[in-house]
Amino acid sequence: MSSNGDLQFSVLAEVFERMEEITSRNALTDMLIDLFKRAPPEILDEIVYLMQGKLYPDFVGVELGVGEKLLLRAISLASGLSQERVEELYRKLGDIGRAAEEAEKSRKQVVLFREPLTVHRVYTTLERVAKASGEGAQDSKVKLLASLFNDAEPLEARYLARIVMGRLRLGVADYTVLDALAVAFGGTKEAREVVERAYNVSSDLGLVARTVAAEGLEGLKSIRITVGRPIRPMLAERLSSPKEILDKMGGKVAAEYKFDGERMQVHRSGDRVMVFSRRLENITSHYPDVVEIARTGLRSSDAIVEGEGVAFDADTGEFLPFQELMHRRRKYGVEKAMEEYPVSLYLFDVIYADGVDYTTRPYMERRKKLEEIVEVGERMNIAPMMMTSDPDEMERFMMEAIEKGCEGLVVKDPSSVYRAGAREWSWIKLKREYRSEMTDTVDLVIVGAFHGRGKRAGVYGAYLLAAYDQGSDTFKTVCKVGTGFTDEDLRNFHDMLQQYVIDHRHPRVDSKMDADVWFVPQVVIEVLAAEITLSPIHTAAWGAIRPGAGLALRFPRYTGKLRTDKGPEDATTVTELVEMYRSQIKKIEETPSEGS
DNA sequence: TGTGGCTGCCC
DNA sequence: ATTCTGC
DNA sequence: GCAGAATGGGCAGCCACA
Repeated sequence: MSSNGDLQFSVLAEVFERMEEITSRNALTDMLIDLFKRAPPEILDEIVYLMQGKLYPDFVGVELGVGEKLLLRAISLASGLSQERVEELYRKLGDIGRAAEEAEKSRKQVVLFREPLTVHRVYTTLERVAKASGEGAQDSKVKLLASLFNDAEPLEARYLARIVMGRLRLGVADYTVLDALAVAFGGTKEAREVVERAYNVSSDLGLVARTVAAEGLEGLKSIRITVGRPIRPMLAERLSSPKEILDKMGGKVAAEYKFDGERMQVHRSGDRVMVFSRRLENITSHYPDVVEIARTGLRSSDAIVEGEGVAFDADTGEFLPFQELMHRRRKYGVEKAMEEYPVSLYLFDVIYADGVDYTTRPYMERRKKLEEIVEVGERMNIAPMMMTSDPDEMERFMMEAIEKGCEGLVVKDPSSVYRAGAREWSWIKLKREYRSEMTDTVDLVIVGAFHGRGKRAGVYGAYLLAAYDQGSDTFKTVCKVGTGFTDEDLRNFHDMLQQYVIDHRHPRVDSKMDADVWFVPQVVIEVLAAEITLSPIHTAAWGAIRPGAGLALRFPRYTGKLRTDKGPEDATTVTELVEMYRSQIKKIEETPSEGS
């Protein structure tokens, strides 16, 4: 069955296959344009959602609930290959789509009545997968997925699996889809801007596709900011010094404290308040206190404002670490968590207020409006800001922010409009850790590795790292690291480490984590991190700070320095990590308490 | 009823 | 979150 | 410089299973 308002899934798979050969974004866009024009408009939104690895926009809150493991089970069930065999294929190929494809090819018995897959069938079946819950849900999900693989040709299986994982890996994502939609259905030069605007405001790529295909640009223009519907957030670039930032922006800039909490987009319409996360999930039910703060602390009864929610200690007023705030992301026991980890709000922007769309207004005007509509109170605040054109002044302001428990600064171009994405360097993050002379690096021993996926197929994608414990003369894990390596590093490390590969975890390595490959502890590398956190899984300094917890690194990355000069026993020690952990705590404790 | 694996989403 | 890479 | 694709720690919720 085909045609009416549907598309053979094989057509999609063939387009994807051709796209996979290509790296030029222009060429990829052209192919997408062609696909969008050929596709029946009724399912254009489904194609777009599937390409994003979704069924609905994020704020709908419906998830597939299928990851790597369940998908492997489904591939195994459909192909008749054992779970182990499928996992082996995956390990070898580094791509679950290719594993599904090979599994499909190797299938012994030919399916007699194969019902060709269509896009709509894939979409609706995945909807059923998402809906399955309760007892037996995993089996149901696996069976539904297997029903698709059963009817899939090998090439279709490749992309089906990748869609389910949300990793199409074609070098095409939201912005390329927007480009293609603009050309396919907009035609004019202003089209791209209108299409992007509609996306930023609606946060729904499927809606944009559906609308532009059916009603053209005029249709898109009717998509406006609506209280209760999340806006795609503006993002920031990073630089490592005030001078670089000032060079980039020129003139006076606005520097704001950057809090270490959860970004919150707060929508208020009368008594009704909704809170959205950075990824536009509806998190209103997690934060009844924030709802109340917004209801009473905003002078505008019809507004969208944005800020950071930060947990604080009710007794001392000190900020709590991000880790503690995470206890608030819960469905049950919200009331108790609210008492234990109260949140205060530090607003930094206004997107909409009293019928006016502020996204097109310059930063300074938005800031002024924000100050007008916010009634600063015990738990309702505006992020501290200063205007400066002096790097030293900015530096002092950053140190002040850090002493108060913030991560650093976000520096903003005073004339810039609110635009989603990290565009045109109008917001720039400045964190202490970006400056090597301000942050300690650590030297850690490579004790294990994990097979790389996708473009890292064939080399290790990440390494398991450990610190040296003098007391027991063993190596205790602290983190994995998978970023900071150039492609060349990855190849070199992979080859160089072969001589140290062993069958099992080395007896001198203490790890709760199971690596794909274990090594004799020998190679030491330099790693940079934002801070040291308590860890339920890493074994370094286990129990030293808190029973049942070790220490781990937050945001670890390889600095590019291979410490050939160091033997494994010369690596950073567990004792040193404990000292580093304590000194960062001390820094927070020295902070004068929050000026209520 | 408790535990552990998996998943999704914060950073 | 951070980082690297092709265009 | 943009857009995309690799990769991190760790939390709660859900489901399977002992």
